[in-house]
Amino acid sequence: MSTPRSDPLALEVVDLIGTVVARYHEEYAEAATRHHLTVAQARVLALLATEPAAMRSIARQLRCEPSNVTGIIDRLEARGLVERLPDPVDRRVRIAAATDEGHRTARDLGGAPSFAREALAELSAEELGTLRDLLRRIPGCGGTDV
Amino acid sequence: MSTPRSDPLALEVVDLIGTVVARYHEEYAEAATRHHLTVAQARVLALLATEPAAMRSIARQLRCEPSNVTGIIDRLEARGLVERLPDPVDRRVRIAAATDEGHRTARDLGGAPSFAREALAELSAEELGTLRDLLRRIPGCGGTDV
DNA sequence: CATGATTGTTTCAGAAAATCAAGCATTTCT
DNA sequence: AGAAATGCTTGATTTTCTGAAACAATCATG
Repeated sequence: MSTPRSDPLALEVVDLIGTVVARYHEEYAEAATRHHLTVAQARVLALLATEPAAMRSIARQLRCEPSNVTGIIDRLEARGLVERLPDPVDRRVRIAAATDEGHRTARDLGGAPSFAREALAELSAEELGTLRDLLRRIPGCGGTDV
Repeated sequence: MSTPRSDPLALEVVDLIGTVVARYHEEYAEAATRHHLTVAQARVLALLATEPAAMRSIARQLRCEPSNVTGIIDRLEARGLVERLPDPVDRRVRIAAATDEGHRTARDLGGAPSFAREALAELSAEELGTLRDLLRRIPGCGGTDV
């Protein structure tokens, strides 16, 4: 069951989540700056390092307009971190993929693994398991994509 | 004690945190847009609704250049949501404070309370307590300010 | 199969956000 | 009092972002 959550405890938890969010972002921004990338560029590069994606798909994942993605990819491409490839199936589509150097940079950026190492260092495996189970119960966090 | 955290479990937790971060941001952006505010403006307004702050202090909390804050406050001021007040102690300092309408807008924005209501609805009070305790153990999340 | 609608990307114009360097006023230090 | 430091703003520039319009390619349908 669940009661309407406006009690102090829920607010404190939200506040803590807010702090984690802030820290997450801060480290991300720092790592990006270290590599002379903006946050938006680093985000897209990390995304493409996982797997190549069509422009439209990137826009959907970033929840922004496709025309915005064009510019970001332009700049990443100009630096040799990303390249545009044709889609063999649909000739309208252009697939952005990380180059070798892009993959190297993405790896250097750290991202999730480094956050895992630094932020969760204090928690035991059992506590991590509990944390995972609780986070999974937050709606919209079960599936990979909406 | 703590082991180096690069194991799959830690990575999954970071991934979940990432999802929560994304959701947090998404709702923030949505609420801001609803009020014809940008995310940056909404963030500053929420900050000032809690308590007035000098420009420099805002910049520190946003981790950006003071000159950036000038512009954001300019636009909020132009819309009557914020006003600049002199600091009675130091005549260099300008204190930004939310106006009555600014406070109203900030309240309408929802922010933490609405996230608490929607995202944490499924968790019981006991589970929330556990979650709080675990989040508190993430370094840099204990104190209010760095 | 031809035509019309839809889709995927880009271009353009424009606002906002962000950085950096410089400038100005005020405060603090010596 | 004079020099250094502090707080904010301005101006120039880049990046992010949106929305409208253009264009090519695909799809749907009669």
